[in-house]
Amino acid sequence: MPPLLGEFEQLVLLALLRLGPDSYGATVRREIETRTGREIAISAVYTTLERLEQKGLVRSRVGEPTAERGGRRRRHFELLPPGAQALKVAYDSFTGMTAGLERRLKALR
Amino acid sequence: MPPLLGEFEQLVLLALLRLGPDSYGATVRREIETRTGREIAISAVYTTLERLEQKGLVRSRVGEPTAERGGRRRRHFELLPPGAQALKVAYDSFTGMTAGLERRLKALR
DNA sequence: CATATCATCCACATTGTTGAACATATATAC
DNA sequence: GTATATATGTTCAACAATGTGGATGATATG
Repeated sequence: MPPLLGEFEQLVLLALLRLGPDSYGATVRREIETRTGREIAISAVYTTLERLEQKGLVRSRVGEPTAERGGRRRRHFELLPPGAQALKVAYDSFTGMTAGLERRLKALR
Repeated sequence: MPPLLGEFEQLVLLALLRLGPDSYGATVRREIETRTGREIAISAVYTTLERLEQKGLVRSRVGEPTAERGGRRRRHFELLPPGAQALKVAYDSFTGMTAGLERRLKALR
């Protein structure tokens, strides 16, 4: 059986959970870059979102044109219940593995 | 650039951090199974440890025969500084992504 | 030599990553 | 108005790295 969620998939779903209705390519990317300090390609975000949708963990809809400036229409993403469930499993696993090690982990250089 | 650490790699390194000198195939496996509640193949553990060693994040040494019962000698694994460093980065990333969402994550069904 | 423990191999599935191309909205010039 | 420039966003395709599991091999003691 494949992993419930890969490492990057987890980050993407966490971004969706936090962003809610504001989720689309650019915001998801920014969220991850800001919070992890690591630079990611925008196409990596789309690829992952696409796969998550195929697995039924996420749903997407194309939005209306915005009045800000030009550009293609956004594709918004929403975390579905199965996605939330998978995220919880991953979160609990990580939490279980790190329980009691928080101090040591933070102290690492 | 590849991910610093994959999902399973993180679990394995966390197991090493906790187990210390008691780390070898079976204990690492048990640690992960117990704390995540998910069943894993022993070969998955070895494959991952092998790759982590190639990356210089871990070191291994074969131990002496134990007096318990028969069996091949154990191969013990040790977390090296670069491994601890990588683990910290992964931990901080995850922590950053989940910061403030703990309540919601725990509440998920 | 029988059996219990452990480790290794190998082949394949799933995820991760990137560069380049494609699409579509508004702005601006004529 | 119509053409073209430009800003935003998304899609594609190819390849690299990780994740998995079944079968096989190695080595200790009873």
